[in-house]
Amino acid sequence: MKAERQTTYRIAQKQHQQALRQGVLDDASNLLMKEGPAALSMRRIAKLVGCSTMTLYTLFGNKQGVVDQLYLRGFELLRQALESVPHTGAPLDYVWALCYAYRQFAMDNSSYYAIMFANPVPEYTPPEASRQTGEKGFILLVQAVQGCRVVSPITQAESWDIARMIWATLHGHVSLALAKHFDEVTLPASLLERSLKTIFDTLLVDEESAV
Amino acid sequence: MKAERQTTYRIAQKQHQQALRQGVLDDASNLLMKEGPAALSMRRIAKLVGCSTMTLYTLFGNKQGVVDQLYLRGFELLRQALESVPHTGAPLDYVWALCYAYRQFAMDNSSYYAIMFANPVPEYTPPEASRQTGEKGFILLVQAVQGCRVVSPITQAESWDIARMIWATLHGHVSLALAKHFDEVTLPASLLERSLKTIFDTLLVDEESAV
DNA sequence: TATTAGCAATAACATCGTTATATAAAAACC
DNA sequence: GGTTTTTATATAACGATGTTATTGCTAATA
Repeated sequence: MKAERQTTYRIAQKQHQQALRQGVLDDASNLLMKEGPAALSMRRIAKLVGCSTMTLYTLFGNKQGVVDQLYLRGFELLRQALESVPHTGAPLDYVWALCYAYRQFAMDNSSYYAIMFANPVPEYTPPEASRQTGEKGFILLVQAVQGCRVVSPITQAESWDIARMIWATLHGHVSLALAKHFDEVTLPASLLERSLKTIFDTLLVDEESAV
Repeated sequence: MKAERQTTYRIAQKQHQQALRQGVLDDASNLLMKEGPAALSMRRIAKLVGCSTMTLYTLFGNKQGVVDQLYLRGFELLRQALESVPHTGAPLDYVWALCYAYRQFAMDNSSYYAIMFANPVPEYTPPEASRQTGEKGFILLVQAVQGCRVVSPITQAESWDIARMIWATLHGHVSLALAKHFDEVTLPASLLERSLKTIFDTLLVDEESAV
Protein backbone atom coordinates (compact mmCIF):
# COMPACT_ATOMS: atom_id res chain seq x y z
CA MET A 1 0.00 0.00 0.00
CA LYS A 2 1.24 3.43 -0.93
CA ALA A 3 0.56 6.65 0.92
CA GLU A 4 -1.77 7.78 -1.91
CA ARG A 5 -1.17 11.52 -1.88
CA GLN A 6 -4.07 13.91 -2.48
CA THR A 7 -2.93 15.13 -5.87
CA THR A 8 -5.23 17.28 -7.96
CA TYR A 9 -5.54 14.37 -10.33
CA ARG A 10 -6.78 12.12 -7.56
CA ILE A 11 -9.36 14.68 -6.59
CA ALA A 12 -10.54 15.01 -10.18
CA GLN A 13 -10.60 11.26 -10.42
CA LYS A 14 -12.74 11.04 -7.31
CA GLN A 15 -15.12 13.61 -8.75
CA HIS A 16 -15.21 11.69 -11.99
CA GLN A 17 -16.03 8.55 -10.07
CA GLN A 18 -18.81 10.38 -8.25
CA ALA A 19 -20.24 11.48 -11.60
CA LEU A 20 -19.98 7.91 -12.83
CA ARG A 21 -21.77 6.69 -9.73
CA GLN A 22 -24.58 9.17 -10.24
CA GLY A 23 -24.96 8.12 -13.87
CA VAL A 24 -25.05 4.46 -12.94
CA LEU A 25 -27.61 5.15 -10.23
CA ASP A 26 -29.75 7.13 -12.66
CA ASP A 27 -29.85 4.15 -15.01
CA ALA A 28 -30.48 1.74 -12.16
CA SER A 29 -33.28 4.00 -10.96
CA ASN A 30 -34.90 3.96 -14.39
CA LEU A 31 -34.63 0.20 -14.49
CA LEU A 32 -36.18 -0.02 -11.05
CA MET A 33 -39.06 2.30 -11.91
CA LYS A 34 -39.79 0.68 -15.27
CA GLU A 35 -39.45 -3.02 -14.45
CA GLY A 36 -39.53 -3.28 -10.69
CA PRO A 37 -37.05 -4.52 -8.09
CA ALA A 38 -36.78 -8.00 -9.61
CA ALA A 39 -35.15 -6.53 -12.72
CA LEU A 40 -32.30 -5.06 -10.69
CA SER A 41 -29.44 -7.36 -11.65
CA MET A 42 -25.83 -6.36 -11.95
CA ARG A 43 -25.70 -7.54 -15.53
CA ARG A 44 -28.81 -5.62 -16.55
CA ILE A 45 -27.50 -2.44 -14.95
CA ALA A 46 -24.08 -2.86 -16.54
CA LYS A 47 -25.61 -3.45 -19.96
CA LEU A 48 -27.82 -0.40 -19.53
CA VAL A 49 -24.87 1.75 -18.46
CA GLY A 50 -22.68 0.32 -21.19
CA CYS A 51 -19.92 -0.93 -18.96
CA SER A 52 -18.75 -4.19 -17.57
CA THR A 53 -20.11 -5.64 -14.37
CA MET A 54 -16.65 -5.27 -12.88
CA THR A 55 -17.03 -1.50 -13.01
CA LEU A 56 -20.07 -1.73 -10.78
CA TYR A 57 -18.06 -3.68 -8.27
CA THR A 58 -15.25 -1.11 -8.22
CA LEU A 59 -17.78 1.69 -7.88
CA PHE A 60 -20.14 0.13 -5.33
CA GLY A 61 -18.42 -2.94 -3.91
CA ASN A 62 -21.27 -5.32 -4.54
CA LYS A 63 -24.98 -5.44 -5.23
CA GLN A 64 -25.66 -4.49 -1.62
CA GLY A 65 -23.82 -1.26 -2.31
CA VAL A 66 -25.84 -0.46 -5.42
CA VAL A 67 -29.20 -1.16 -3.85
CA ASP A 68 -28.17 0.71 -0.73
CA GLN A 69 -27.73 3.84 -2.82
CA LEU A 70 -31.19 3.32 -4.28
CA TYR A 71 -32.51 2.82 -0.77
CA LEU A 72 -31.02 6.12 0.32
CA ARG A 73 -32.22 7.79 -2.87
CA GLY A 74 -35.73 6.59 -2.16
CA PHE A 75 -35.72 8.19 1.27
CA GLU A 76 -34.22 11.32 -0.24
CA LEU A 77 -37.01 11.47 -2.83
CA LEU A 78 -39.55 11.02 -0.07
CA ARG A 79 -37.91 13.77 1.95
CA GLN A 80 -38.02 16.09 -1.04
CA ALA A 81 -41.67 15.24 -1.62
CA LEU A 82 -42.46 16.11 1.98
CA GLU A 83 -40.31 19.21 1.87
CA SER A 84 -42.09 20.55 -1.19
CA VAL A 85 -45.36 20.54 0.72
CA PRO A 86 -46.28 24.17 1.46
CA HIS A 87 -47.09 24.70 5.11
CA THR A 88 -49.56 27.50 4.81
CA GLY A 89 -52.77 27.58 6.77
CA ALA A 90 -53.47 25.76 9.98
CA PRO A 91 -50.74 23.50 11.37
CA LEU A 92 -53.09 20.54 11.30
CA ASP A 93 -53.73 21.11 7.60
CA TYR A 94 -50.00 20.94 7.10
CA VAL A 95 -49.92 17.54 8.78
CA TRP A 96 -52.77 16.47 6.54
CA ALA A 97 -50.86 17.66 3.49
CA LEU A 98 -47.75 15.77 4.59
CA CYS A 99 -49.80 12.59 4.93
CA TYR A 100 -51.27 13.04 1.48
CA ALA A 101 -47.81 13.67 0.06
CA TYR A 102 -46.53 10.51 1.75
CA ARG A 103 -49.34 8.43 0.28
CA GLN A 104 -48.85 10.01 -3.14
CA PHE A 105 -45.13 9.29 -3.07
CA ALA A 106 -45.70 5.65 -2.17
CA MET A 107 -48.25 5.21 -4.93
CA ASP A 108 -46.18 7.00 -7.57
CA ASN A 109 -42.90 5.31 -6.60
CA SER A 110 -44.07 1.89 -5.48
CA SER A 111 -40.81 0.22 -6.51
CA TYR A 112 -38.78 2.62 -4.44
CA TYR A 113 -41.23 2.22 -1.60
CA ALA A 114 -40.81 -1.55 -1.82
CA ILE A 115 -37.04 -1.26 -1.52
CA MET A 116 -37.47 1.07 1.44
CA PHE A 117 -39.96 -1.00 3.41
CA ALA A 118 -40.51 -4.42 1.86
CA ASN A 119 -37.60 -6.70 1.11
CA PRO A 120 -37.83 -7.32 -2.62
CA VAL A 121 -34.10 -7.77 -3.21
CA PRO A 122 -32.89 -10.88 -1.37
CA GLU A 123 -29.27 -9.77 -1.57
CA TYR A 124 -30.02 -6.53 0.24
CA THR A 125 -30.99 -5.73 3.78
CA PRO A 126 -30.60 -2.10 4.77
CA PRO A 127 -27.67 -1.42 7.10
CA GLU A 128 -28.30 0.35 10.37
CA ALA A 129 -26.60 3.52 9.11
CA SER A 130 -28.77 3.77 6.00
CA ARG A 131 -31.90 3.17 8.04
CA GLN A 132 -31.04 5.99 10.40
CA THR A 133 -30.16 8.28 7.51
CA GLY A 134 -33.46 7.51 5.84
CA GLU A 135 -35.51 8.14 8.95
CA LYS A 136 -34.07 11.65 9.17
CA GLY A 137 -36.71 12.77 6.70
CA PHE A 138 -39.39 12.22 9.29
CA ILE A 139 -38.25 15.19 11.29
CA LEU A 140 -40.55 17.19 9.06
CA LEU A 141 -43.53 15.22 10.28
CA VAL A 142 -42.37 15.43 13.88
CA GLN A 143 -42.03 19.19 13.65
CA ALA A 144 -45.41 19.47 11.98
CA VAL A 145 -46.92 17.43 14.79
CA GLN A 146 -45.26 19.57 17.39
CA GLY A 147 -46.58 22.70 15.75
CA CYS A 148 -50.16 21.60 16.16
CA ARG A 149 -50.46 22.19 19.85
CA VAL A 150 -49.29 25.53 21.18
CA VAL A 151 -51.65 25.97 24.10
CA SER A 152 -50.89 22.51 25.49
CA PRO A 153 -47.52 21.86 23.88
CA ILE A 154 -46.13 18.39 23.32
CA THR A 155 -42.79 17.16 24.54
CA GLN A 156 -40.15 16.19 22.02
CA ALA A 157 -40.49 12.50 22.84
CA GLU A 158 -44.25 12.64 22.66
CA SER A 159 -44.27 14.32 19.27
CA TRP A 160 -41.92 11.65 18.01
CA ASP A 161 -44.30 9.00 19.27
CA ILE A 162 -47.30 10.67 17.65
CA ALA A 163 -45.38 11.04 14.40
CA ARG A 164 -44.51 7.35 14.59
CA MET A 165 -48.15 6.43 15.08
CA ILE A 166 -49.12 8.53 12.08
CA TRP A 167 -46.32 6.96 10.10
CA ALA A 168 -47.42 3.46 11.06
CA THR A 169 -50.98 4.26 10.05
CA LEU A 170 -49.82 5.65 6.73
CA HIS A 171 -47.55 2.73 6.08
CA GLY A 172 -50.19 0.20 7.07
CA HIS A 173 -52.76 1.49 4.62
CA VAL A 174 -50.28 2.18 1.84
CA SER A 175 -48.55 -1.16 2.22
CA LEU A 176 -51.76 -3.17 2.23
CA ALA A 177 -53.00 -1.19 -0.75
CA LEU A 178 -49.79 -1.81 -2.69
CA ALA A 179 -50.02 -5.52 -1.82
CA LYS A 180 -53.53 -5.34 -3.25
CA HIS A 181 -55.08 -6.47 -0.03
CA PHE A 182 -57.48 -3.54 -0.30
CA ASP A 183 -59.85 -4.09 -3.17
CA GLU A 184 -60.35 -0.73 -4.75
CA VAL A 185 -58.04 2.17 -5.30
CA THR A 186 -60.20 4.90 -3.91
CA LEU A 187 -61.43 2.95 -0.89
CA PRO A 188 -58.22 2.84 1.12
CA ALA A 189 -57.94 6.60 0.74
CA SER A 190 -61.15 7.20 2.65
CA LEU A 191 -60.20 4.54 5.18
CA LEU A 192 -56.81 6.16 5.61
CA GLU A 193 -58.47 9.53 6.12
CA ARG A 194 -60.76 8.13 8.78
CA SER A 195 -57.86 6.40 10.55
CA LEU A 196 -55.77 9.55 10.52
CA LYS A 197 -58.71 11.62 11.68
CA THR A 198 -59.15 9.47 14.77
CA ILE A 199 -55.50 10.00 15.65
CA PHE A 200 -55.62 13.73 14.95
CA ASP A 201 -58.84 14.26 16.88
CA THR A 202 -57.49 12.37 19.85
CA LEU A 203 -53.88 13.48 19.99
CA LEU A 204 -53.43 16.65 17.97
CA VAL A 205 -56.29 18.85 19.13
CA ASP A 206 -55.09 21.81 21.08
CA GLU A 207 -56.58 23.05 24.34
CA GLU A 208 -58.29 19.74 24.90
CA SER A 209 -57.94 19.40 28.64
CA ALA A 210 -55.89 22.51 29.24
CA VAL A 211 -57.49 25.86 28.45
CA MET B 1 -54.66 -38.13 -23.71
CA LYS B 2 -56.54 -41.03 -22.25
CA ALA B 3 -59.91 -40.85 -20.53
CA GLU B 4 -58.16 -41.54 -17.22
CA ARG B 5 -60.83 -43.54 -15.39
CA GLN B 6 -61.27 -43.02 -11.69
CA THR B 7 -59.92 -46.39 -10.62
CA THR B 8 -59.31 -47.08 -6.96
CA TYR B 9 -55.62 -47.03 -7.72
CA ARG B 10 -55.82 -43.55 -9.14
CA ILE B 11 -57.69 -42.39 -6.10
CA ALA B 12 -55.11 -43.93 -3.80
CA GLN B 13 -52.40 -42.38 -5.93
CA LYS B 14 -54.00 -38.97 -5.60
CA GLN B 15 -54.18 -39.38 -1.85
CA HIS B 16 -50.57 -40.47 -1.84
CA GLN B 17 -49.68 -37.36 -3.81
CA GLN B 18 -51.55 -35.24 -1.32
CA ALA B 19 -49.58 -36.85 1.51
CA LEU B 20 -46.39 -36.21 -0.43
CA ARG B 21 -47.36 -32.58 -0.94
CA GLN B 22 -48.00 -32.15 2.76
CA GLY B 23 -44.63 -33.68 3.61
CA VAL B 24 -42.84 -31.46 1.13
CA LEU B 25 -44.63 -28.41 2.49
CA ASP B 26 -43.70 -29.38 6.04
CA ASP B 27 -40.05 -29.49 5.07
CA ALA B 28 -40.31 -26.25 3.11
CA SER B 29 -42.02 -24.66 6.11
CA ASN B 30 -39.19 -25.72 8.40
CA LEU B 31 -36.67 -24.34 5.95
CA LEU B 32 -38.60 -21.08 5.77
CA MET B 33 -38.86 -20.74 9.54
CA LYS B 34 -35.24 -21.64 10.19
CA GLU B 35 -33.43 -19.76 7.42
CA GLY B 36 -35.92 -17.27 6.06
CA PRO B 37 -37.51 -16.75 2.66
CA ALA B 38 -34.19 -16.38 0.85
CA ALA B 39 -33.34 -20.01 1.62
CA LEU B 40 -36.41 -21.23 -0.24
CA SER B 41 -34.86 -22.71 -3.35
CA MET B 42 -36.17 -25.68 -5.27
CA ARG B 43 -32.86 -27.51 -4.86
CA ARG B 44 -32.70 -26.90 -1.12
CA ILE B 45 -36.26 -28.13 -0.67
CA ALA B 46 -35.65 -31.18 -2.85
CA LYS B 47 -32.48 -32.04 -0.97
CA LEU B 48 -34.30 -31.64 2.34
CA VAL B 49 -37.18 -33.81 1.19
CA GLY B 50 -34.80 -36.34 -0.35
CA CYS B 51 -36.21 -36.22 -3.85
CA SER B 52 -35.28 -34.70 -7.16
CA THR B 53 -36.28 -31.21 -8.14
CA MET B 54 -38.42 -32.71 -10.88
CA THR B 55 -40.71 -34.18 -8.24
CA LEU B 56 -41.44 -30.70 -6.94
CA TYR B 57 -42.38 -29.60 -10.43
CA THR B 58 -44.78 -32.52 -10.89
CA LEU B 59 -46.30 -31.86 -7.46
CA PHE B 60 -46.51 -28.06 -7.57
CA GLY B 61 -45.89 -27.00 -11.15
CA ASN B 62 -43.18 -24.51 -10.34
CA LYS B 63 -41.76 -22.46 -7.51
CA GLN B 64 -44.77 -20.20 -7.65
CA GLY B 65 -46.87 -23.23 -6.78
CA VAL B 66 -44.71 -24.19 -3.81
CA VAL B 67 -44.59 -20.71 -2.34
CA ASP B 68 -48.30 -20.25 -2.98
CA GLN B 69 -48.99 -23.18 -0.68
CA LEU B 70 -46.79 -21.59 1.97
CA TYR B 71 -48.64 -18.33 1.45
CA LEU B 72 -51.96 -20.06 2.03
CA ARG B 73 -50.52 -21.98 4.97
CA GLY B 74 -49.39 -18.71 6.52
CA PHE B 75 -52.88 -17.29 6.38
CA GLU B 76 -54.23 -20.56 7.71
CA LEU B 77 -51.85 -20.40 10.65
CA LEU B 78 -52.91 -16.83 11.28
CA ARG B 79 -56.55 -17.83 11.13
CA GLN B 80 -55.92 -20.62 13.63
CA ALA B 81 -54.07 -18.22 15.91
CA LEU B 82 -57.03 -15.85 15.83
CA GLU B 83 -59.51 -18.66 16.23
CA SER B 84 -57.79 -19.97 19.33
CA VAL B 85 -58.38 -16.64 21.06
CA PRO B 86 -61.11 -17.16 23.68
CA HIS B 87 -63.87 -14.61 23.38
CA THR B 88 -64.91 -14.38 26.96
CA GLY B 89 -65.58 -11.11 28.66
CA ALA B 90 -66.52 -7.87 26.99
CA PRO B 91 -66.67 -7.81 23.18
CA LEU B 92 -64.12 -5.04 23.09
CA ASP B 93 -61.68 -7.15 25.11
CA TYR B 94 -62.09 -9.84 22.51
CA VAL B 95 -61.09 -7.38 19.79
CA TRP B 96 -58.09 -6.42 21.93
CA ALA B 97 -57.14 -10.08 22.30
CA LEU B 98 -57.41 -10.62 18.55
CA CYS B 99 -55.09 -7.69 17.96
CA TYR B 100 -52.55 -9.04 20.43
CA ALA B 101 -52.79 -12.47 18.80
CA TYR B 102 -52.21 -10.90 15.39
CA ARG B 103 -49.14 -9.06 16.61
CA GLN B 104 -47.84 -12.15 18.35
CA PHE B 105 -48.30 -14.26 15.23
CA ALA B 106 -46.41 -11.75 13.11
CA MET B 107 -43.54 -11.60 15.58
CA ASP B 108 -43.33 -15.36 16.05
CA ASN B 109 -43.68 -16.17 12.35
CA SER B 110 -41.95 -13.26 10.71
CA SER B 111 -40.88 -15.31 7.72
CA TYR B 112 -44.42 -16.40 7.05
CA TYR B 113 -45.58 -12.86 7.61
CA ALA B 114 -43.04 -11.65 5.07
CA ILE B 115 -44.34 -14.06 2.45
CA MET B 116 -47.89 -12.96 3.20
CA PHE B 117 -47.33 -9.21 3.07
CA ALA B 118 -43.85 -8.36 1.86
CA ASN B 119 -42.45 -9.74 -1.37
CA PRO B 120 -39.34 -11.65 -0.30
CA VAL B 121 -39.51 -14.26 -3.08
CA PRO B 122 -39.05 -12.56 -6.44
CA GLU B 123 -40.50 -15.53 -8.31
CA TYR B 124 -43.75 -15.32 -6.39
CA THR B 125 -46.57 -12.85 -6.40
CA PRO B 126 -49.78 -14.04 -4.77
CA PRO B 127 -52.56 -14.80 -7.23
CA GLU B 128 -55.91 -13.14 -6.78
CA ALA B 129 -57.53 -16.39 -5.63
CA SER B 130 -54.98 -17.00 -2.90
CA ARG B 131 -55.28 -13.43 -1.69
CA GLN B 132 -59.03 -13.76 -1.38
CA THR B 133 -58.71 -17.11 0.37
CA GLY B 134 -56.24 -15.65 2.79
CA GLU B 135 -58.37 -12.66 3.64
CA LYS B 136 -61.18 -14.98 4.69
CA GLY B 137 -59.55 -15.27 8.09
CA PHE B 138 -60.39 -11.67 8.82
CA ILE B 139 -64.05 -12.47 9.16
CA LEU B 140 -63.24 -13.20 12.78
CA LEU B 141 -62.10 -9.65 13.29
CA VAL B 142 -65.08 -8.27 11.40
CA GLN B 143 -67.48 -10.27 13.54
CA ALA B 144 -65.68 -9.20 16.70
CA VAL B 145 -65.97 -5.59 15.60
CA GLN B 146 -69.64 -6.00 14.86
CA GLY B 147 -70.22 -7.50 18.29
CA CYS B 148 -68.93 -4.42 20.02
CA ARG B 149 -71.89 -2.18 19.37
CA VAL B 150 -75.33 -3.56 20.13
CA VAL B 151 -77.16 -0.40 21.09
CA SER B 152 -76.05 1.43 17.97
CA PRO B 153 -75.26 -1.52 15.71
CA ILE B 154 -72.90 -1.28 12.79
CA THR B 155 -73.75 -2.20 9.23
CA GLN B 156 -71.92 -5.06 7.60
CA ALA B 157 -70.00 -2.74 5.28
CA GLU B 158 -69.07 -0.42 8.14
CA SER B 159 -67.76 -3.24 10.31
CA TRP B 160 -65.66 -4.41 7.41
CA ASP B 161 -64.26 -0.91 7.06
CA ILE B 162 -63.49 -0.65 10.76
CA ALA B 163 -61.84 -4.08 10.70
CA ARG B 164 -59.76 -2.96 7.75
CA MET B 165 -58.66 0.14 9.62
CA ILE B 166 -57.66 -1.98 12.62
CA TRP B 167 -55.87 -4.36 10.30
CA ALA B 168 -53.99 -1.51 8.61
CA THR B 169 -52.95 -0.14 11.99
CA LEU B 170 -51.77 -3.57 13.12
CA HIS B 171 -49.90 -4.18 9.92
CA GLY B 172 -48.34 -0.75 9.91
CA HIS B 173 -46.84 -1.12 13.35
CA VAL B 174 -45.89 -4.77 12.92
CA SER B 175 -44.38 -4.21 9.50
CA LEU B 176 -42.30 -1.23 10.56
CA ALA B 177 -41.17 -3.11 13.66
CA LEU B 178 -40.12 -6.14 11.60
CA ALA B 179 -38.27 -3.85 9.21
CA LYS B 180 -36.54 -2.49 12.31
CA HIS B 181 -37.73 1.02 11.66
CA PHE B 182 -38.90 1.16 15.24
CA ASP B 183 -35.93 1.24 17.56
CA GLU B 184 -36.87 -0.86 20.53
CA VAL B 185 -38.91 -3.98 20.85
CA THR B 186 -41.21 -2.87 23.60
CA LEU B 187 -41.80 0.61 22.27
CA PRO B 188 -43.94 -0.23 19.25
CA ALA B 189 -46.20 -2.31 21.49
CA SER B 190 -47.23 0.72 23.52
CA LEU B 191 -47.51 2.81 20.36
CA LEU B 192 -49.67 0.14 18.81
CA GLU B 193 -51.87 0.09 21.87
CA ARG B 194 -52.32 3.83 21.76
CA SER B 195 -53.11 3.76 18.04
CA LEU B 196 -55.65 1.00 18.50
CA LYS B 197 -57.18 2.75 21.49
CA THR B 198 -57.86 5.88 19.46
CA ILE B 199 -59.69 3.78 16.89
CA PHE B 200 -61.62 1.82 19.49
CA ASP B 201 -62.61 4.90 21.48
CA THR B 202 -63.77 6.66 18.36
CA LEU B 203 -65.45 3.88 16.40
CA LEU B 204 -66.21 0.98 18.72
CA VAL B 205 -67.84 2.62 21.71
CA ASP B 206 -71.47 1.75 22.02
CA GLU B 207 -74.26 4.23 22.72
CA GLU B 208 -72.00 7.09 21.71
CA SER B 209 -74.48 9.34 20.00
CA ALA B 210 -77.49 7.07 20.25
CA VAL B 211 -78.76 6.21 23.73
C1' DT C 1 -47.74 -60.90 -21.74
C1' DA C 2 -47.20 -56.68 -24.48
C1' DT C 3 -48.09 -51.98 -24.64
C1' DT C 4 -48.54 -47.54 -23.04
C1' DA C 5 -48.93 -43.83 -19.89
C1' DG C 6 -46.83 -41.27 -16.32
C1' DC C 7 -43.41 -40.16 -13.01
C1' DA C 8 -38.74 -39.17 -11.50
C1' DA C 9 -33.63 -38.70 -11.88
C1' DT C 10 -29.97 -36.75 -14.63
C1' DA C 11 -28.18 -33.42 -17.25
C1' DA C 12 -28.52 -29.23 -19.66
C1' DC C 13 -29.68 -24.15 -20.44
C1' DA C 14 -30.09 -19.44 -19.23
C1' DT C 15 -29.48 -16.28 -15.63
C1' DC C 16 -27.89 -14.67 -11.28
C1' DG C 17 -23.92 -12.57 -7.90
C1' DT C 18 -19.22 -12.71 -7.54
C1' DT C 19 -14.30 -13.35 -8.41
C1' DA C 20 -9.83 -14.58 -10.63
C1' DT C 21 -7.10 -13.48 -14.48
C1' DA C 22 -5.32 -10.73 -17.94
C1' DT C 23 -4.72 -6.54 -20.39
C1' DA C 24 -4.54 -1.72 -20.95
C1' DA C 25 -3.63 2.70 -19.17
C1' DA C 26 -2.03 6.02 -16.31
C1' DA C 27 0.59 7.76 -12.20
C1' DA C 28 4.92 7.66 -9.75
C1' DC C 29 9.60 7.55 -9.59
C1' DC C 30 14.41 8.01 -11.01
C1' DG D 1 11.88 10.53 -20.88
C1' DG D 2 11.97 5.72 -19.60
C1' DT D 3 10.80 2.36 -16.12
C1' DT D 4 8.07 0.60 -12.59
C1' DT D 5 4.01 0.21 -10.06
C1' DT D 6 -0.52 0.87 -9.28
C1' DT D 7 -5.24 1.11 -10.87
C1' DA D 8 -9.20 0.06 -13.67
C1' DT D 9 -11.78 -2.50 -16.82
C1' DA D 10 -13.00 -6.39 -19.76
C1' DT D 11 -13.22 -11.35 -20.26
C1' DA D 12 -14.06 -15.59 -18.59
C1' DA D 13 -15.10 -18.64 -15.06
C1' DC D 14 -17.36 -20.58 -10.67
C1' DG D 15 -21.14 -21.78 -7.93
C1' DA D 16 -26.03 -21.44 -7.48
C1' DT D 17 -30.57 -20.37 -9.09
C1' DG D 18 -35.38 -21.72 -11.78
C1' DT D 19 -36.74 -24.39 -15.40
C1' DT D 20 -36.92 -27.87 -19.08
C1' DA D 21 -35.55 -31.66 -22.24
C1' DT D 22 -34.07 -36.26 -22.28
C1' DT D 23 -33.96 -40.73 -20.63
C1' DG D 24 -35.15 -44.67 -18.08
C1' DC D 25 -38.12 -47.11 -15.05
C1' DT D 26 -42.41 -48.52 -12.94
C1' DA D 27 -47.03 -49.83 -13.14
C1' DA D 28 -51.76 -49.79 -15.12
C1' DT D 29 -54.15 -51.31 -19.19
C1' DA D 30 -55.41 -54.23 -23.17
